[in-house]
Amino acid sequence: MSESANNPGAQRPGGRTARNREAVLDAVFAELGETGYAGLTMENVARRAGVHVTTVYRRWRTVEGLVVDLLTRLGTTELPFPDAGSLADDLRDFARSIVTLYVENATIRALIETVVAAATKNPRASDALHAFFADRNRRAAVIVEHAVGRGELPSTTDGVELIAALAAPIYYRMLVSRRPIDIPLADRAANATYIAALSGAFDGGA
Amino acid sequence: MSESANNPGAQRPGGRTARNREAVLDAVFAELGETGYAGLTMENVARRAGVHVTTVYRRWRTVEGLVVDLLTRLGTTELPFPDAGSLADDLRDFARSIVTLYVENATIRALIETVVAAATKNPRASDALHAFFADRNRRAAVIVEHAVGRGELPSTTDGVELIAALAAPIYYRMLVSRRPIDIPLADRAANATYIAALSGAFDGGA
DNA sequence: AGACTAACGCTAGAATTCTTGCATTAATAG
DNA sequence: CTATTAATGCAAGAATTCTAGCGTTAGTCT
Repeated sequence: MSESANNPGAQRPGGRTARNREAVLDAVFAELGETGYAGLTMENVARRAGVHVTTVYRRWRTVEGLVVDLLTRLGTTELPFPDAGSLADDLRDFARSIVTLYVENATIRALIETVVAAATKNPRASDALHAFFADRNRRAAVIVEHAVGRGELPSTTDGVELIAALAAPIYYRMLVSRRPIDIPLADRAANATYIAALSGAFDGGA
Repeated sequence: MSESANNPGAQRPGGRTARNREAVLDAVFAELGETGYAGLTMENVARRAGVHVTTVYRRWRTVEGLVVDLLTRLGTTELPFPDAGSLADDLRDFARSIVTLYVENATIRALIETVVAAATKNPRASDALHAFFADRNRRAAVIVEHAVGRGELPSTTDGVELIAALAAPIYYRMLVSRRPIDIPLADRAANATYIAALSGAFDGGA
């Protein structure tokens, strides 16, 4: 008997399986863009993906499983961070880019909103969300590292917390206080974070 | 024929109707505390409230309708805001009180998380959430008004936006980046907001 | 007290969601 | 190329969720 035959956990990453996964996740993405979380049903996704419903149920179990997988796929994409040569400019540009992303890309916004909602009832969604933003903010902290390198900030500055403080008001308004997000909001968050950072408000100690 | 008999829209606020509403909302609250959003089903709520399922369906339609009504009831409760005589202290105390509330009261936390999740797929939940935090932050802005009165801040300071900036990092971590919230987070948010406010970062113009 | 009727309980069943078993297809190993 | 089997499609049905009809209960008005 062969090695792989003894291994029931061995999967089939190639061909049809991978193709179906892409088709299904693309369908989830499209559904989110058109109808949002409300219209995201196993049946709609399956039909749009040209795949049987049982396939979706077997591989992803729930709609939460679908959006978690989609977020994971999105997390692997690279994105550039501003590096204009001054912290104030970089923070403002970054905050604006977040607002612009969610204003112009309703699908991405729906995805984030959906995963945030799913995280309330599903630990896996919660973990995926955590991992996504931990990675994203860690990478965005390069903005802070550049500022530290230029001597604008103390080397003990906690970059991740600074980035979180920058982004927080945008997500707060988008998800909690539920008003439209706009550029003035981004600029205010950037300015406030910048001023606080200069005073050492994000010093991580040590 | 009587006046009320001609008016099919006339409701019956008293007696059984009001009693059942309280019983059902209490049941929603209890379910949220025990099992969170995941265990919040029409049937569980009805059984716990000692009411038939059809009654719950007829009056609230969905679980989102239930949590919206519960949030509305919660919104009417009064709560005190710190007034220690200095803006820095008041902001720190207020931020800490938010963290403490959600750490110690899992039920309230589950309610907020649930309504945030529901707002994604339900416009009425979105409106209710908006109204709740608009009112809450407007009332909390009394902290800023006191500081303005003492001459600590310019009179053009936007109190609601300042309060939002203070609370945002807490909600961001609780709902988006999904890490445990704690007192250091509250203190950092309060300190950063205080410093930024002194520099006029929340000046509303005019 | 008596008339009126909104709100409720109950039942049946419609609709939707999810699972299971089996035959078929297609990726992988030898 | 052939054997093996993971992954899929399909169909039947179990389970859950939601709705509708109807008699009963209990506020409300006179």
